[in-house]
Amino acid sequence: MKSPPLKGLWYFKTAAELGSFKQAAEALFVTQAAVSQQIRILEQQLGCTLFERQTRKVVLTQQGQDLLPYLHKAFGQIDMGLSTLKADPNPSTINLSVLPSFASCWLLPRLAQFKNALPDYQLRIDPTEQLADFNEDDIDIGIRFGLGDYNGLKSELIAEDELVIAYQPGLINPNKPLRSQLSKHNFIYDEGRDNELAWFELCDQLGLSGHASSNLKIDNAALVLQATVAGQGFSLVRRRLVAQSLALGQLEIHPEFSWQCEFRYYLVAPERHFEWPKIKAFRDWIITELKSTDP
Amino acid sequence: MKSPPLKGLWYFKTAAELGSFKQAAEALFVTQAAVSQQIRILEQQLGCTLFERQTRKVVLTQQGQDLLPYLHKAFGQIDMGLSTLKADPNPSTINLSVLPSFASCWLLPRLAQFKNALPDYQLRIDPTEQLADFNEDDIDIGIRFGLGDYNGLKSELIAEDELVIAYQPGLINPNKPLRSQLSKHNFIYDEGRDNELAWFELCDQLGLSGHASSNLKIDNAALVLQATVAGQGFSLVRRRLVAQSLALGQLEIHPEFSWQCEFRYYLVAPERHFEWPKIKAFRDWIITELKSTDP
DNA sequence: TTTTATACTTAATTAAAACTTAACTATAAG
DNA sequence: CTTATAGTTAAGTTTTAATTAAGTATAAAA
Repeated sequence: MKSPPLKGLWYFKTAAELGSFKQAAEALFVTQAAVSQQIRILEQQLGCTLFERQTRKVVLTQQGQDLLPYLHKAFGQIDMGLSTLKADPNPSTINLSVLPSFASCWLLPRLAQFKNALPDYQLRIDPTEQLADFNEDDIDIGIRFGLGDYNGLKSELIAEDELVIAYQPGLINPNKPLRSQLSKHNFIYDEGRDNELAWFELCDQLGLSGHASSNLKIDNAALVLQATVAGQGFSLVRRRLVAQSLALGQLEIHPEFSWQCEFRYYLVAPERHFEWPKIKAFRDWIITELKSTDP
Repeated sequence: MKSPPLKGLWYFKTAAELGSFKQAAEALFVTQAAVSQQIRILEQQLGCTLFERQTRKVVLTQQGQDLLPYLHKAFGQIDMGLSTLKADPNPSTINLSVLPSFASCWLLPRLAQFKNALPDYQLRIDPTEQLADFNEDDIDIGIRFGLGDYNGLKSELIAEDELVIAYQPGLINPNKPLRSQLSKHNFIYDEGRDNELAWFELCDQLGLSGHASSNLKIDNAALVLQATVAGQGFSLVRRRLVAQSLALGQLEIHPEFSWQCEFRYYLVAPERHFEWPKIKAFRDWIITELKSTDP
């Protein structure tokens, strides 16, 4: 089925409603010659004249008047259809997809602040290792730790982080150099994605022999922290995840070593989600909150 | 106001309804690569995916399903709008714009035949010298005598004609040469548009001295005929207009002279009118009727 | 009355969008 | 395991739509 001359009809509708080719041209961000031509072509295709040309103005013919209301409805429908795509189906609930480690170590301890800052919004946390499918799952926005390349999605950098040496207070003396102390304790290793380089760097700095020194491998940053708090040894963890335990005196970090993460924290979602009020509000809140705990 | 991506939406609607880019491509008379690209671009512009690509098939996402019904309505409206432009507002009445001379001398005498041939149609005759404005006046079709160039309108040649010498029976002896007889009588001159050349030709042929011989000038072919029937003199008239009077014995024509008219008879109307059943029927009737009275 | 300014038309050129071709991918069916 | 199918992608070409510039007609201003 051949398509109707949609562009011409859009130009016609604009010109008809404004009663002027010139004004239509302005509204359409083109020259009025373009409008004139499109409407001439449309009239040829339809085989009838839509406008009667008078000097310095145009008036709708009977046929133009007949056609206009249909186009009005039609383009209105299209507009409504497109609006539903952009609209937020549930404007008061923020469905957040977030890594379990970040959820338990950073977000949950700050729920009170969130409720205080944004009392009108409900926060629903969906902790998943993999970034949720925004088409399938009912997710509004994700917080991810990575390089910012999330295929087809918009991502916004919200924070950086660094890896530090954490341990139960007393396990290691922060006032003495690391080198001599580390070898006496278990290294609790988080098998996260970009930790390896940092571990190599640490071994390099301290003259250790690499992986061999790792006595406990755990594929979950939250459990690594838990084991560290329990005094199982020392670990290489992100400073932002450890801030809460630090404040509570459950952990200490050694000032000698830190490693800037290659990965960073991003807000991730389809572009249109970033236009929703609740997402804008959440974004502003989390940026402020992250800033307030900047190292 | 920038226009929505109408072409992309049309492609999407087609593909969504057919459930396949390949079938959509066939329906749209393009390659499926074109469909694939258009829909990709549309998805980029909307910032969401409309189809989930599976191997060898595509399925609508939730958003695609949400959008489709709006487009369905919208394009349906456009279709209806365009239909009204093409539609015949009054399918049983033929509003005919015709020259007064042709109306009175040719058409009116054949009304009985028309009613007989097309009993379901009402004929409304609008006799005007100038071709009616199809936008303003409620005219379905015109019969004109001219060159066929009717700005922006479709015209179809339906008959030719020739000018002949007509007179009251007995006024002139058809068996004797014209030359000697004409100078004894008034020449009733119709100031129609292309009669002048014929008159020069006649004068040339007969060795007459041109315009001077015209004793009666009338700007209306029907009145010229009337005057001729009344015995006021001889005239130069179109054979088709005089056929009726000939048949009734009111007039005679001289066999010695005839002049092929440069002008011809045309059906004239906006192109779409020619698609209407009533116009097709009228066209067939008048062509048949004109043929049956061909010289 | 003449001049100027305006709204539109038209033709030629330029820019942009859309289409086709062809090479590639993944997989269901034979 | 091979083939055929439905779709993707990139490069090149064609088509379409835009701008530019010159022209028309006329209402309003000088």
